[in-house]
Amino acid sequence: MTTDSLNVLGPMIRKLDRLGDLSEQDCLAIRSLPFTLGVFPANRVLVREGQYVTRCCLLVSGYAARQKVTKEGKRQIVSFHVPGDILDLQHILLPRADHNVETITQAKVAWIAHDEIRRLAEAHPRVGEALWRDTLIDGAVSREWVVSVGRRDARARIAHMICEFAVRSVAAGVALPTNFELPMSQDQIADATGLTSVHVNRTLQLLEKQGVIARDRRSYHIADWDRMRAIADFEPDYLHAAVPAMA
Amino acid sequence: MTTDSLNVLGPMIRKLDRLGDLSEQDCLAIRSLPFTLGVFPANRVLVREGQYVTRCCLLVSGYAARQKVTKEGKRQIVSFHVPGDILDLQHILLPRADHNVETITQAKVAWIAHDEIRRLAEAHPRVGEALWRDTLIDGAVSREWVVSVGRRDARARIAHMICEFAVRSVAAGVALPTNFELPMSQDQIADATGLTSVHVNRTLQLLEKQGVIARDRRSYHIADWDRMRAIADFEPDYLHAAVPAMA
DNA sequence: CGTAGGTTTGACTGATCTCAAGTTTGGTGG
DNA sequence: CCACCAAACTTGAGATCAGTCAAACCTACG
Repeated sequence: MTTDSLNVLGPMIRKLDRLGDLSEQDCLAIRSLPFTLGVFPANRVLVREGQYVTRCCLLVSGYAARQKVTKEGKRQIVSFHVPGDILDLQHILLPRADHNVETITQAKVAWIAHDEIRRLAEAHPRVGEALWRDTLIDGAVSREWVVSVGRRDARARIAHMICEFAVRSVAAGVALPTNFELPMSQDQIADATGLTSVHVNRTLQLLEKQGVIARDRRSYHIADWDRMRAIADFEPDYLHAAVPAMA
Repeated sequence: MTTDSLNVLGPMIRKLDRLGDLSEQDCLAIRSLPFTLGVFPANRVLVREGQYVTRCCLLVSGYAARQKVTKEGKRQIVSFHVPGDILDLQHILLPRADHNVETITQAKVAWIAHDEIRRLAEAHPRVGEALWRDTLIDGAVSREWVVSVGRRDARARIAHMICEFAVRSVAAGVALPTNFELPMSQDQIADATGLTSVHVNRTLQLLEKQGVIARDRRSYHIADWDRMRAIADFEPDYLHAAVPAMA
């Protein structure tokens, strides 16, 4: 028995099982992965751009984001993450980090050596397939972000980001379909959507005034999911999240 | 001997060898892949969003792009492709297309069944690894596009797109570092960068007036690569293209 | 209760868009 | 070889969405 007593790897197993329909043996194999646990405060860099990494970073609890910074010092967040996400699976084959990985809230993180994951993937092909599928979905999410930032106006962009985060939070088992935390600051929403925090603030107020969302601090309630989806031009298929209530 | 007499798979082998350092056997195995050849005119849809596909689409010659269309009918190009690129490797594990694949110019395409590629990857792990690495680079490119569209101004965005396309063209062996074709229309550049074609036109003229590029129709010459890179905030590492002259 | 980070508001600016009219280019048929 | 046409490119003028700057207001936390 490893330190898995607190079910550290549970969120990842839940996710991979959804992506790959794993066997009992597959799940046991995952559960016996060796890892190192860490707890980090909010806004802590876990992996820095340029670093050569030899282990993956599994988000056990809390929230995280990946981001790049332009030469002019502008920040762009390229993805948000919920518990169960492996934050940098791509580093197994591309070991030089091309972006930063940072916590958004306090977060519990399990470090897993690349070699261990490779071994697991070879011994358990369905797990390997689920892991690869996960990286491909990551790519699909990036493409959808390109579309949002490139061709949607501020209201649709922010609505889309909220819809995506809501579905992923529900899939990860940390939220209900209409009630969830958006753990990031408005500054971070701005950096994810390519806007300024001032405009994010005004647009969130607009969505509120139009009656599609309600907020209290960083707790969000979606008052009208169908209208929200229409505003966001949100089609959740690309997430492969299996949340029928939100499809 | 297959119909490979015209060396149809050559561009892909060149690319995978660069990504995976393949053995003689690996290359031979790729070369014996069965495929179906097709030639398509410019602006032809090869794969349509929503389709369930069972084969991959290898670009042998010519240029292609992948794109999504918003509910409001706005188009966003999410990637451009050069000879040797497999246009939809992700469909092996996510068989429902979440975007369109279209030709930009007349293009020669080899269709390869997913099952054949799976078999190849299992029998030749280094080939499999190179293929996966390719999908991960595709993800890295998407992230870089998010940064461009989200946080760079029109001039940097267009310059970045040109730099990326130049490096990839050189790596594919269809261009020299400072002289290459940009086969897409200004409309398509606009749809890739999240701008309008009017603004793309003005910005290309600006880059010309500033002496960093020269154009004749769709032939481009980069007059000052260092300045171009600086304007674009372009760091080619993420492409893993191994073009030292442009690094 | 003081402080820092986050949120909200107001007034003004500006990069990019929109619309609309030319101009050039490349292909096609007579 | 030329006339014609459609698509692509270019230019101009005015409109707008989102940005900038700056101040005020919360609110969590020490």
